[in-house]
Amino acid sequence: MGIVGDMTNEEDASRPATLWNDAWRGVLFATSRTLQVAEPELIATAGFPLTWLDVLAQLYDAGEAGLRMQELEQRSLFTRSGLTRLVDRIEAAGLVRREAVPGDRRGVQVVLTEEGRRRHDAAFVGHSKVIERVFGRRLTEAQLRAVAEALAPFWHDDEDRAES
Amino acid sequence: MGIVGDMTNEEDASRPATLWNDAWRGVLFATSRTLQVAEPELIATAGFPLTWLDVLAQLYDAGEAGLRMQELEQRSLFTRSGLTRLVDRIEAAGLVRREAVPGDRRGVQVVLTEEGRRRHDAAFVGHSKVIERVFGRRLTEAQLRAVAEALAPFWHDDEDRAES
DNA sequence: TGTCAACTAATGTAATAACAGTAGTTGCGA
DNA sequence: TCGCAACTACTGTTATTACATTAGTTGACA
Repeated sequence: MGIVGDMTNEEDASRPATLWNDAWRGVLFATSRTLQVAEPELIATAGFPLTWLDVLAQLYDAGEAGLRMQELEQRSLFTRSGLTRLVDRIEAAGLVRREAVPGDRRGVQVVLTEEGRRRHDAAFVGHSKVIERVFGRRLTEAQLRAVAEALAPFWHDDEDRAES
Repeated sequence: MGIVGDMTNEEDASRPATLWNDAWRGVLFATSRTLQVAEPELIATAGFPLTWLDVLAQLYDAGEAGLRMQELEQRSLFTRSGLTRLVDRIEAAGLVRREAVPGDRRGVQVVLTEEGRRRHDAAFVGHSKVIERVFGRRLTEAQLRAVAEALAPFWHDDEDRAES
């Protein structure tokens, strides 16, 4: 039942094992495997999926004023489209509220409700523990530091879409 | 005003900036940002999405015999459900073939067709270049090595669901 | 002002994913 | 061999996502 069972030691011509390939594979697997455990647990304990926590967390970080739909869309990690209806659902659950934007009648400001803040806090704490257990504890402190440092650039890019 | 307002301006009480948190955040962002670029490019050049490449790659690695549906489901990174119909679509496109399993009439063996292998190879090469450009080149060699080494455990686990 | 392109969010529709339930098969033990 | 639980994949249905289009708003400029 080997997993990668037949790990042929010969190099596959069409699959060069480059350094960046191994790194990417690691990142991808780490994300996938971790979320496979974390998402069901989030749903079980918080009652909503990661897409909701993503939105709630962005709004939490944004503070009082909340965010415009487009800002929310740009910042969110899990939702690339269908934000309107996602916010619809979260709003229907009472965790979020749409408010008019004073100077611009096109826009909407999405804001956390009190209930939303409470549910966010609880969910965030629980989710963090799961992440720590499933992801954090599998790495040494030095490894965590190295990964955090190496991948930091990816969450500082909001404007650089220019890659070669 | 709230919470953020009258808190210490540095550390947010409900968001401790732990080491593993930063590492996880990096991994998550790296995956998200990279795929946001890579998936549309894959569709544009190969004509199919990442879920297809995921399946094709697993079958490629599996070799001649192909894989049972369940093996495929366990190994795939992007598909957690709906594999039956995903394979339906890929099969309808002629990239994959379902074969009977000799000893077990319940099972199905999914195998790459010749066309499937060609399309896989082309897609894989193109996709790799994108990954290199968007992900690989943003890290130094030492960083790539550190990330690859630290996260390697995640793609060696198929049986350890036992986390604490 | 009047016109128009850009902007902002929502809507209609089709594709896909998630979840529960089903049909047929297998292997074990009475 | 019969009954039954486990197994394997599929189907029915609902929820969600993706993609294209639409409605209304804004700002610039003739």
